[in-house]
Amino acid sequence: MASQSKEDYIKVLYKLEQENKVVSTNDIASFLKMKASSVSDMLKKLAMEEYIDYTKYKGAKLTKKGVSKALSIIRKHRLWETFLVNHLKFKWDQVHDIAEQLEHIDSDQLIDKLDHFLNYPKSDPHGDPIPGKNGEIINLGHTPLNELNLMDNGSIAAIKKGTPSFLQYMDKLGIELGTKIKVIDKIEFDKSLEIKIHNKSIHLSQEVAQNILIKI
Amino acid sequence: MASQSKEDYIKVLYKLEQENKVVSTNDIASFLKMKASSVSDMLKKLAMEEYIDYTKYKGAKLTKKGVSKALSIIRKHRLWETFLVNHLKFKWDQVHDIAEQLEHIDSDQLIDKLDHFLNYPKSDPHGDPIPGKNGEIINLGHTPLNELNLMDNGSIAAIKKGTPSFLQYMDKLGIELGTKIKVIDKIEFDKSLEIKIHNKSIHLSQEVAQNILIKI
DNA sequence: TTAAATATTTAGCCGTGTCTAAAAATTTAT
DNA sequence: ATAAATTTTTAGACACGGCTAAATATTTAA
Ligand SMILES: [Mn+2]
Ligand SMILES: [Mn+2]
Ligand SMILES: [Mn+2]
Ligand SMILES: [Mn+2]
Repeated sequence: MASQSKEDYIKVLYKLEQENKVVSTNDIASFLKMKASSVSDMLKKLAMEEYIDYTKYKGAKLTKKGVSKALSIIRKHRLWETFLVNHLKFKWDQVHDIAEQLEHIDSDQLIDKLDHFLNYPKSDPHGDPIPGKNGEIINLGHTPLNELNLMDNGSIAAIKKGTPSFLQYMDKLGIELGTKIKVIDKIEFDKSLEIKIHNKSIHLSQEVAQNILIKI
Repeated sequence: MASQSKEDYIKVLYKLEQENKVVSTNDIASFLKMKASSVSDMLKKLAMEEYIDYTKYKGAKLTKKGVSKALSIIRKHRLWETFLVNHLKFKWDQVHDIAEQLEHIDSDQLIDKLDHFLNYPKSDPHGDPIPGKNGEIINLGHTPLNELNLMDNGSIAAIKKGTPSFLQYMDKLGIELGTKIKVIDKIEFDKSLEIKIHNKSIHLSQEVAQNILIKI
């Protein structure tokens, strides 16, 4: 199997590909807090093992094999997060680092049984979809809160930015998955907005609103 | 924290110390299937980090710090095994290798919560005691089956040798934790014995009987 | 008590995954 | 179209945790 380190690279490649088409050495380096030279070395190895297509100076892109590897790691990560929150009673802001370790445990049978134990969850505690055993991933068609129109209604479907501090801010605002919201004002000036939630009105910066995904 | 590799050495040191007083390089090497030279290198490092007392050519012995580290790894290993069997429905012969990986996950909070979730089990699926949070380990005072006297009664308390093939043999014999047994014959010649179990009489070699621990 | 056998350590090598510094390629600005 | 800035790769180093072969210490047997 791919080493823990390689698995982390593959996961980052996948994440960054969602945003761009092709991923640059520097992007990976800054995401992983490593030096570009280290990334460059590793890209060569990943290309050799056919996890990525890579042309020097031109960036990298996951192959079929790479995507499928990425999805299997993400699947494991999100299933473990679900276990940690639903059964061990962790808070949603506490599970990421632990799942970051657990995702590397190598046993298909373990994941099958964990999935069964959890009752085949479709999404994790942050609302992110859990890829299926064969890499099927459901696009849940959510909309970033800042893209809603005035007076639109919806419910919180997922939190995009999963850092502890962002999640803790969500807690403070009373935002959790399923919470109903309504857009009651959009401030043109700074793209911030006012929403009604739990019958109270709160103000959110664009930065924050972008990271809250809504089911309309 | 100590690397995965170092943790495995420490665990082996602990295990081998149960049998001998001081542990030799070769013992560790053959247990870990590594070369003595590699072990020799590692012992130097473990001594440097004060996990062991080590005098060249004289063997190694865990320090207080080393024992406490060993117990914490064993605690994790056995709690995870308990989870795998009791909740994920693994068989007792399937969990060792997975726990071998899980035992290295680094999070005190995780283990506390797992322990709570499992309802503070005292022993694992093989009957081995689970060390407490502070390293307390209960000696359950079990007797190897081969040391029982003729006509002694008892129940299966633990299986010492946890290899899949040995455990599968136990399954075939109908031996599980709690099963009642009675010694109905002891063969002087080869130290084998005949026991009554589930109302049937079966014959066990000394080698096998040694690895079955009994609560009288 | 010496010699042979065995156990252990040392020396030197290798793959992995990181780093720094320097070179080279690409992109951006003039 | 150059030159400057930026990005990326290469070169060379290092720590880790393995290995083989050779040296050395210890134990066992003559
Ligand atoms: Mn990870
Ligand atoms: Mn998540
Ligand atoms: Mn292990
Ligand atoms: Mn066990």
